[in-house]
Amino acid sequence: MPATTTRSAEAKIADILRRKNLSVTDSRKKILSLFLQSADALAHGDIEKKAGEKFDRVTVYRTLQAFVEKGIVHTIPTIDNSILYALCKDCKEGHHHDEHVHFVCRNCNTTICLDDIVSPRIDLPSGYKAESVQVVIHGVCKNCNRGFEDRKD
Amino acid sequence: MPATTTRSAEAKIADILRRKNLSVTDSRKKILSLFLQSADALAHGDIEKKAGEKFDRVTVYRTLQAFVEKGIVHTIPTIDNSILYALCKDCKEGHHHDEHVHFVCRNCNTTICLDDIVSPRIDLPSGYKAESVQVVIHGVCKNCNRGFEDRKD
DNA sequence: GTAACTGCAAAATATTTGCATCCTT
DNA sequence: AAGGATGCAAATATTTTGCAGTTAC
Repeated sequence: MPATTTRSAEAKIADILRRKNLSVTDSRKKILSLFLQSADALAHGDIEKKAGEKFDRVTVYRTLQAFVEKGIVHTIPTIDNSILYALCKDCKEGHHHDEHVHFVCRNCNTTICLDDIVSPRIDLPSGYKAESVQVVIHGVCKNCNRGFEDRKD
Repeated sequence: MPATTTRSAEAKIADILRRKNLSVTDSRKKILSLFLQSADALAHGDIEKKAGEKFDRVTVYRTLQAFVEKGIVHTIPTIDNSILYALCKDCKEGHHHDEHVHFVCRNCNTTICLDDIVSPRIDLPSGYKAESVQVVIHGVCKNCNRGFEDRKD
């Protein structure tokens, strides 16, 4: 049992699931804990790997789908056509509010949510009505910017 | 010869291809003309359909790939994990500059490049270095807004 | 004529669906 | 006990690759 999953973390996870009307199952607990432990967004493949071959691929698909529908995670579109998933801060079922900026590091290739940087207002040509603004910034992240010395992981 | 492809359009198309060091073939001419005629971004599937079953699916993949590499079109990531392609305004080979805003209409479901609306500068937490900013705005477009005035979901 | 492009077939991936079984409530 | 979730198998869908024939230059 990993030290990173304490008793209270377990309780918190179950609580999140119950609040979203999802039954508390092994796969959901495990996958949700991966998100809670991860600083950056995860792809379907990351989750399969990190879950340690423990769950069927189909279960991962269905779990992620349920999480998105219930507003537990949101998706981030990427330039290479992979979908990334990250925890929502405060989304309701079927009603996402993820108007924050996403940052993709070209060095370590991680994507993170900058929850505190909200999307800017942008003036559009007359006639257009904006309802949500997604921003994805590519660059070099905080960690990688230190001296740019190779890797750390 | 379709009325929409005039002699000068043909010449323009061939010219674009030659300038990018691509040989001028039927599929490339056809697919490039679709982009030149289209106001909005196209998905792989749209291109297959609009090209009228004339080209092999594989050729469409390879043509789009060549266009992206040569800086003729750029990709737009979408929330549903489909890739859209749209003409570049001024990209060099291997060096895209598509710092403009993309607009997705939730009514007619088209995506367009707002070439004149450049991405805003966004203040990031210290340590982060931005190199490019992608903005995708969802809402209702100019055309669809006529007659949609009072709605708000 | 040569190099590059295309179409076909097939392989490799990715995603979805049906259903019997197992688990949560 | 009942309804939902899971795992397996299989059906679809998507993308890539190899190669022989064709076309652009």
